[in-house]
Amino acid sequence: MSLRHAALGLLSRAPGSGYDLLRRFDTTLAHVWPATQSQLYTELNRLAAEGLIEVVATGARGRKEYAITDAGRAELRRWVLTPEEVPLRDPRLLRVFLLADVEPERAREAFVDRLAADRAHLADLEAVLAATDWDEADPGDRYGRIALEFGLRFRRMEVEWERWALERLDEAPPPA
Amino acid sequence: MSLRHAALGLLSRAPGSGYDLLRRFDTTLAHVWPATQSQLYTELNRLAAEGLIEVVATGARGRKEYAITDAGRAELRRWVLTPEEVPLRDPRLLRVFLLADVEPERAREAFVDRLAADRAHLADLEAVLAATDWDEADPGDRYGRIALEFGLRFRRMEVEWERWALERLDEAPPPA
DNA sequence: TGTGTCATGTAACTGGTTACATGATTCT
DNA sequence: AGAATCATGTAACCAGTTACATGACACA
Repeated sequence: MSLRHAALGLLSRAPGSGYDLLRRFDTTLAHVWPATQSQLYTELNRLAAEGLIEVVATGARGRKEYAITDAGRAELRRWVLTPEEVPLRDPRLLRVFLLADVEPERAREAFVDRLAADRAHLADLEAVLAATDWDEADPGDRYGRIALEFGLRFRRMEVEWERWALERLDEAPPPA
Repeated sequence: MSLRHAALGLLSRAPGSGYDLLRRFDTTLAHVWPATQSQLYTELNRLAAEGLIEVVATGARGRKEYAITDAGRAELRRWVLTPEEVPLRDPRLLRVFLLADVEPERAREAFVDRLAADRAHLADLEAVLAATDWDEADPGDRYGRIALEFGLRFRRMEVEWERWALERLDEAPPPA
């Protein structure tokens, strides 16, 4: 149940319709918590039913503008401050584990491919970093920058790890 | 659909019953791809229905021993070598993003707590590294070691990142 | 007039979790 | 006899995805 808190978070900065929020998801939260249209609309209705948000205005084409309520703010705060154990379940890591089942050369190629893909991801994030005008006084930017740093370090770590793995595979080839 | 491939992977090393596999999941794949009992049994039946595995023996208490088939091996191979884009969706990262909604002191505390938790995770993995007797000649160990290295580097990266974030939060406190 | 964008919703499906349920065998 | 373990399954639920469906409004 994270989408609901992402939505609450966006609404805590400014009210908006489902449609607005979708675009905000795409711009600000795209790399952190992507949302689908269908899921967002259902969740907004649920949140409204539970009183965590409310319709503050209606406009053309059935537009409903939502705002966060006090109950919503309390729930957001509660969730943000509640630590959570996350099992770190990455299908790509499972793939590595199962590389034992293919020929060493193919396994090596798999790492080479991943390395290229992750370098591209890293470049994307670096572009985001460079393109954004960070305002330290704005808490949104402040923590956004920290979240981005996580992404940057994660991708760098991946790239380094893949290089390490390739070296390891090369220097001690498995017995033929 | 990763559990199915994890199961295929385990069966490709040795045949076994659902019950056997469950224990193998807990020991070898616990940190990579945890499985629940209920899911595994349903998946084994599905895999058998599709001919990717087959019952090779039945024993006491309704025990069914499965083995991977050629079709199963082909499917495993296909999946392992198919690269996949993974959106890296971590609820903890979303939490960071939403820290903008709580007081700076509380946000700082959240990082301190995470730092402690991640240091503990790192210690766990280091214990696994030390406790295992790695046999480079065994492909399972070979790639298992590489997967573990990912976990180690990931946790180290997290710890470093949290220290970086704390410094950043301290050196440039937000305007009161 | 017709295309693009604004705007909301529902249905079917997938992968996963929790809880419930049953019973055979082994060991003390 | 009773507890622990072996062994399998089902049902209800949750979060998320893809696809389908509808219609109002704005602008060229």
